[in-house]
Amino acid sequence: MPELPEVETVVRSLKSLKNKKIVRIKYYSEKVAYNFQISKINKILKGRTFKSISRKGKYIIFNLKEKYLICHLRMTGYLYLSKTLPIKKNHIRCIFLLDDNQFLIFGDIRKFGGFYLYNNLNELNSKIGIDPFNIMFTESWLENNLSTKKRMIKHLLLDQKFICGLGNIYIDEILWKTQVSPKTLSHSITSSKNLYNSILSILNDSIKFHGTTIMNFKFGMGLGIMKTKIISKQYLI
DNA sequence: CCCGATGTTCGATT
DNA sequence: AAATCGAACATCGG
Repeated sequence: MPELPEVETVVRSLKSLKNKKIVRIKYYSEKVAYNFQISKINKILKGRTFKSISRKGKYIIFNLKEKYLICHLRMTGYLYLSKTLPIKKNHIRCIFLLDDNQFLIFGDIRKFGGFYLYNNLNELNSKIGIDPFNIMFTESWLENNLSTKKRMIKHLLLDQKFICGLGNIYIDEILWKTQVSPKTLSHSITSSKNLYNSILSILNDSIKFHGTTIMNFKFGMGLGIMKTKIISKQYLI
């Protein structure tokens, strides 16, 4: 479900985690840990304080002083803060108890989402490409990097190692707005300036609408604004 | 009831 | 280098 605007919305809704301390963590699924043993999570994270909450592409980054906890929502993951425990917990995968008695709750219907644990951001940074909101992402960056590749533009934009954060829905919107066919080969695109502007304007507009896509996207306790965007299905693959 | 599709990513294979 | 496929999993709709 979530692409960059949804993930950005989640990150903003979690900003109040800053300076909160982890009391303990309870997990309900072994699968929530991608690159470490979930049984060690308390030993590693208990007592740590959230220094900052940010994101790169679709990855949510919790800076926990010397440790980075990275969350990816994949298709159906969700993450929210709550003063109470969920009533139905069949999709709940992991709960963090915080020192202000709030809970950080991670749920995921399809169990694709989960957490990475790193000592620094080197691995994440080498795994994925530039974020569209990075200061280095410019018109000329895009023009140069399109010209050196010979791939269908939709597939290229889908590639997180190229630009991170874009997915099926927003790429469709972006290409429609630019009036570029998704099958256009990247090196033959003459309107890279327009494409660049479309990427940023679609993402910015979508973040303003709380990152709502085709489906109703919920955030917080599910009480968030839910709108349905009109999308250009012509380009969906 | 069964089959196919669903916003993501990864790895193997051509 | 680029494209294709299948897998991870659960749910929903035709």
